[in-house]
Amino acid sequence: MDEKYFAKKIEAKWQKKWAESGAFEVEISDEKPKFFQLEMLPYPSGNLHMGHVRNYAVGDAVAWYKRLKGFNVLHPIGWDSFGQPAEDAAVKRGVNPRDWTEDNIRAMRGQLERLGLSYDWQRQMYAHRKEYYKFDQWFFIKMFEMGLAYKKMTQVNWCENDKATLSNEQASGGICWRCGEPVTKKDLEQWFFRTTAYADQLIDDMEKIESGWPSHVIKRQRDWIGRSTGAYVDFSVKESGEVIRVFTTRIDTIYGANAVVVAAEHPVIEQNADRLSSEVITKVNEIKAEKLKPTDHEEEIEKDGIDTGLKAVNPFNGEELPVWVGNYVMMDYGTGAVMSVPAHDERDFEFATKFGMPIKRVVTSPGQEAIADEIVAAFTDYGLMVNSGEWSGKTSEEGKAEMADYAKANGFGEPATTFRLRDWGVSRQRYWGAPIPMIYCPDCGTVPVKYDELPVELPDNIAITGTGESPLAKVPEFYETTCPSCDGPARRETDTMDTFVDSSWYFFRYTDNDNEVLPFDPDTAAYWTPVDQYIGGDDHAVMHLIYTRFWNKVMRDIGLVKFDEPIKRLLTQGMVVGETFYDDATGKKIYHAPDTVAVERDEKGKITSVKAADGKELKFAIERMSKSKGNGVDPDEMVDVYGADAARLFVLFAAPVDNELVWHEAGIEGAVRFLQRVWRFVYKWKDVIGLGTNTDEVTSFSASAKKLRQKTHQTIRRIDQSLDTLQFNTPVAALMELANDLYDLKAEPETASPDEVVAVREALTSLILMMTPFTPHVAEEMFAVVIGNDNGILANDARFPVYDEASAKADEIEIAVQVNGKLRSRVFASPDADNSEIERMAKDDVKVREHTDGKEVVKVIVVPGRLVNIVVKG
RNA sequence: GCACGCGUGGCCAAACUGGCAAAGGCGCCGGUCUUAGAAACCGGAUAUUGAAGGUUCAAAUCCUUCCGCGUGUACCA
Repeated sequence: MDEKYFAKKIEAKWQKKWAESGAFEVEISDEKPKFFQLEMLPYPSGNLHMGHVRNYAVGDAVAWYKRLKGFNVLHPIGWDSFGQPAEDAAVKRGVNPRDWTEDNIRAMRGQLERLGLSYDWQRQMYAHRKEYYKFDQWFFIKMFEMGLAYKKMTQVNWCENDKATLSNEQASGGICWRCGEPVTKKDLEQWFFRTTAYADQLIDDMEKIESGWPSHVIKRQRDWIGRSTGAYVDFSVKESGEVIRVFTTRIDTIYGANAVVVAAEHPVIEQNADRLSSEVITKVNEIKAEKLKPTDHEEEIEKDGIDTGLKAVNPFNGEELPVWVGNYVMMDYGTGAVMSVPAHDERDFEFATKFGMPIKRVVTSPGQEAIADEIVAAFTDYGLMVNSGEWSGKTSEEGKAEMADYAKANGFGEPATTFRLRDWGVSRQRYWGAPIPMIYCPDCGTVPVKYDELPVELPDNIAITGTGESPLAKVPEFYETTCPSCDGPARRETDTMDTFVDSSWYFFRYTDNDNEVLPFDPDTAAYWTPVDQYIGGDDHAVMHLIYTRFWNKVMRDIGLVKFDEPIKRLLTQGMVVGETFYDDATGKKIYHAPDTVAVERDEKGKITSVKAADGKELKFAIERMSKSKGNGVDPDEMVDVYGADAARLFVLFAAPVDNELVWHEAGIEGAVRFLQRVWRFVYKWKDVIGLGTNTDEVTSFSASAKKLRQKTHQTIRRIDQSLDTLQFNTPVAALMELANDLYDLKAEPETASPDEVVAVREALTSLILMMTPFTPHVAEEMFAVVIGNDNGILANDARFPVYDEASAKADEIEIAVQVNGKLRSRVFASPDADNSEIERMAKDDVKVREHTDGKEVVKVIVVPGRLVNIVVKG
């Protein structure tokens, strides 16, 4: 141990030792319980950013903590290495996507290693290598065989900026998830995975993971899947006899229907085109055209529509209702048609009001005596049914259940459940992804590639233009093939898979990453999975985390796994953000680096104005850190200046993990200072706290030594609990407090009594071991001093310190005494003193009696070990 | 609009199953040391816990209303 703390030196030393000894490489073992610690895998952009550092520092803390708790910890990392940026780099700079990707992985692995993250590097997976994507294809074919992969013509979400199709999740809110530009629609034939086949399970199985997942993620997924139960009801069209099926959650209001409203794309329009006036056709086309436009998030779309002139019959009362086209009815939810009940639905009310349609009340609130004549707003609650023929007098709940059954019994409807969730569109017209392993044969139709022909390899050295067409469609050597079933000439599918396919099952591959026959061996995976703790960004709450749950259920049905849910506990970490300065006069944001602008702040530190170097007024915001915005902090630079341990400690200490972290460089020096403070203490005491000192016979402790021991054990309990509940900022504060108390002892190694040495050794050893999850390198170096060898914490089989209640307990506790809620004195009592004894002490206290003498004591509250409150009157 | 979350010293934050005089870090001020500074060590100041009501012996913590900020979501029938 050097006298001074040289972060770089000890970090290099221990990183080398860990690598050489394979300290974090694990195998299946019966001796210890397993723990699978997983962090979301990075996209190899070439640069680690602070968000990664935060994510991986947290994950590493959990991994180390669990190791010290005696678990066999699997802690792997891999590469989400398919996707757009590689292709963009190819278009812009003419580099080969594979080379670009491999280079980036090498660079980023180096960065991760310099952070000293405790990964089992042997288990890496690389999405872009054929050994991995072979099994994306394997799964695709399995799903095709199971009827879970199918092809259909659809309007896809299309991002003009990225020249890419997007899934519904990726186009949420009409905005491209990657670039933020508006999304448009385009007709394309696409492959889909039938996620809706598992919609019920995706909702119902949430109760199995609810306790370990953040409630907001559960809620968002539930909303996203959007199950709603109701009924289908068939209205027949008088003119043509065909049926318009509507979905409703409020069949109890059907007597109040004033129209059937269909989406502009509804087939009934096309089929009755010759019966419709030109005015209607024009309006229908208008609405269709409007829907193709990108959706503006802010704007509320005004209701629009037209009466088609067609009539539909309400099967419950035989009433003839007009059929309208409405812009607020969507073809891709429910049946694309609704019954309009303006008295009990806000949208229908708005629509009916605008077009002067009749409004009839059929549900009243239970207490309501008379029905008011004028209806000023929709009443959407449940209530008592009125004006509903034979159903009048029933409650909405009764009506809902009985009327759906009645419809079914009479052949014009049935109870039904619909979902907001759509099937997962996985086709991408891109090059850098897993080729979809399907072949189109003029004679046999759509045929999957044979399993033993996998992988369908991505050809190298092809022209990538970025025009939005599948690059593989221009490569005859790729798409020209023979049919697997008839051997005739055939054509391969030239689209590739969405990269969310790769990330849906990657963590299973870690358990068995060189398997050539199966994605992974089921028995091996059965030992390690499900994932015990998953940590990653909040932004994946509905995409990745629904896909991977879906995938798990498919794997279960294939027989690869036996459980329903792949992830037991989830922690979502907040973004790392920083101040940005930009000029958007041209419509596009042009960012200025922080060191090139002049910032004025008010006395609270809030920015009041920002000027560019040329004096131009700039706008400012707090946004996700990134290089392009100029607000990025380069982890490499930070590690270089302060060391990996300090960087990691600071990131964990700065804010609770699930909070957004606004990056301010100031503060990291406090982390360094703390490490140096502990280091100096260990250095000073290194000769007396080694194992050689005989301390066993120490049985009694001085007051100050006892106090230190209490603090030590209180700290052990605090940190243990914090780490168990995934809090990382508070245990760092606890470590600092313990270090402060060590200094407060004011003992010197040369003159310390044996009991002090014992107390110091206990405190220091505990402190060092508890620092390991946060700052592993410096902990290793200091632990070597305590244990007397250089083999490392794991090789020495060290464990997290154990809390001892007796040592944590004080001889005497201080009890606050209040009179009428105001603190008046304090008394000292044994921790074992009973309430009546404490009450008596409190009442006898001189300072208390000043406030109680001559007054009537109304009540005395004793909170054991904490306080006494005496309530007096007069 | 709706849903959820948050508001604690200059800044980041702890305590929130109600219970002492509200942790810790950054910053600030002072002392020791030093020719001086830095570092280190020691010490110090700074909070009517967003506002107003309410419940209680007792409220940062529970309830109501309001203000401010953030996130998600948007015609889902």
